[in-house]
Amino acid sequence: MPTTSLELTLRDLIQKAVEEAGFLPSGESVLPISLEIPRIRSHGDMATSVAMQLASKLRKPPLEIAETVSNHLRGLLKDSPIQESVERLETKPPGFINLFVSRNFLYQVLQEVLEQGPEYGRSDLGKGRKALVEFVSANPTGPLSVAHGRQAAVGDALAHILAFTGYRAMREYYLNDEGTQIDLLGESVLVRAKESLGISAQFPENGYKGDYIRSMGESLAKKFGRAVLESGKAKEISKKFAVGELGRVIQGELDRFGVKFGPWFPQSSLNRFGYLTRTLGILKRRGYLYEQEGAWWLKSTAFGDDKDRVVIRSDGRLTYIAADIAYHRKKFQRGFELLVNLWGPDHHGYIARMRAAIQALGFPSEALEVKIIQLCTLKRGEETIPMSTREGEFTTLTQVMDEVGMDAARFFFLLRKSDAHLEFDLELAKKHSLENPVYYIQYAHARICNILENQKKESEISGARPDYSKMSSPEELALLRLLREFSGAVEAAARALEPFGVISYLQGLAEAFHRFYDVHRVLGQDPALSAARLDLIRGVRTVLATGLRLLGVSAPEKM
RNA sequence: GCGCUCGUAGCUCAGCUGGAUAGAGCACUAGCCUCCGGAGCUAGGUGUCGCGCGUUCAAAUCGCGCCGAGCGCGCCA
Repeated sequence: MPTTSLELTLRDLIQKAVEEAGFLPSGESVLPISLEIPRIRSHGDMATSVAMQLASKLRKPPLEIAETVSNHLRGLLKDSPIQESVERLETKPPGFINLFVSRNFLYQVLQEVLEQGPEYGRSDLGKGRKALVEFVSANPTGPLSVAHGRQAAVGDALAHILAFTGYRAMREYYLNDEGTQIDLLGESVLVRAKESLGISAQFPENGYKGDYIRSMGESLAKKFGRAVLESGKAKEISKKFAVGELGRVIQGELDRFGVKFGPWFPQSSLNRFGYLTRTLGILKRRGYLYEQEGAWWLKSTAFGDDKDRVVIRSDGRLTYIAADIAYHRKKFQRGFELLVNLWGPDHHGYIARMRAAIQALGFPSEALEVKIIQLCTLKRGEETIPMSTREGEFTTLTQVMDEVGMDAARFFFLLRKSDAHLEFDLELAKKHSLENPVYYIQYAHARICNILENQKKESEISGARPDYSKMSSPEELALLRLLREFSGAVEAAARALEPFGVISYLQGLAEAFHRFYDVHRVLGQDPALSAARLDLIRGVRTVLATGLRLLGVSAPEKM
């Protein structure tokens, strides 16, 4: 039987044991059974605290309850399909029941890893629901910054993780190709173009500076020439040109970073066929849009927002949120049941109104999960690199990638929970040494590949039948246990929408491997044992590779 | 003023939906290659978990208040 169902069956049996003992509180038919992996190994592979939860209701000492429940559980286990998997139970004060899995069970886990290969660890958490991860979505007004880099790393990893846990996950980039900022961009480029032709022009206030604007202006001038740029269509042309150019630049940067979006979703497309207008019409009909002081407001306070929000300005122009509301309606209509949005910290005030808008449209707002991706500070050793988005002096994602490489860049962006500030040390990321966590994990993978390479020369071992029962050292069992926990770790990451969990799992697995490697020789005197250990490290390699794949980091065979 | 996030070892951070003795890495010290890659391993010790009150059999974890840090609060996006 598949090892993944062990927990389910156990929960079931514990519930039955409680019933048999007559401990089920009256009026309750189902008890939430806690079943966790204890922090301390000597407390077993799994533990439940039901006895303590029942203690106060039953007015009995928890340890006594634990004894009785575990006696019943022992009996139930004897006739169950998992009797081979659970080796023993123990009760410990203040009232825990600890379960120890058998070695045979762990060997079975290894078998599964080898059989399923890259598919091992996949789960059905999402039950095939469609999930959309929308991230980066940077205004096309310049190259991607380091902050976007972090969003890209997190978003891409999340999409991988969701896909691996049973969601049909898609990545989407919402292209903000109209609105005030884009007008400003167009004007800025146009002025630079004119300047390059010797036409004097007033640079807009708060316009976009930076060398890339100037060089875009020059190519705009070359492409269209004086006559066009002095015509009435100039602004529109310049805007289109700039958005197109910068869109390509951003796309190129994301490609280099290994992030593959589906087709981008341009904001401008929402205006076609009156979709946006219809969406506002729906809000109006449902009574969540009202007119005041010449503007139209979304009654977002009806759903917990601080204040109502303007959707149509008094001059008739739409605000940004109008388009965004329509965009999110579109997401639902496209069949997505989980909407994950990755936003910068400056957007968190925006969450409440988006949620409100979704509810106002009649969609379930729980479907929306907004992750705020905190900014990061770039450091070079002790020195902090100042970042100003003004003056085009900021460090770009491309610069970081050029300096530390893609693997290190992606890994470091994921190294902290995404809602916490991140210190990105360029020096450390470049180091090919023990302090660098990327190499620690990749090195484990490369080491295994190396052993497997060497093994080919030893025909005696290649032909041997593996005898798993010879693997009984703490180091070997630790690795097997970790292999078992992989799926749970990925599921937890999916639930929390937090790739960080996968990283810490991989660090643990790599550490356990290095430790094992140091104590035991894989290619040794005993062919049956060597063959078993080869299987073990193959399993470890598989899981390391899968985990790294989920993070978008490569698993090199040689370093 | 209101809202969000955060406060854990000297530093950077883990600690899953409350659980049993609060953990890693860095830094510091001392060791480990006749042997599959030493980019590795082992051993050393530190904590008012910001403060207080509450909920609970059990609180770093949940609730409230306070202190401190960061960010947001436009008919900008």
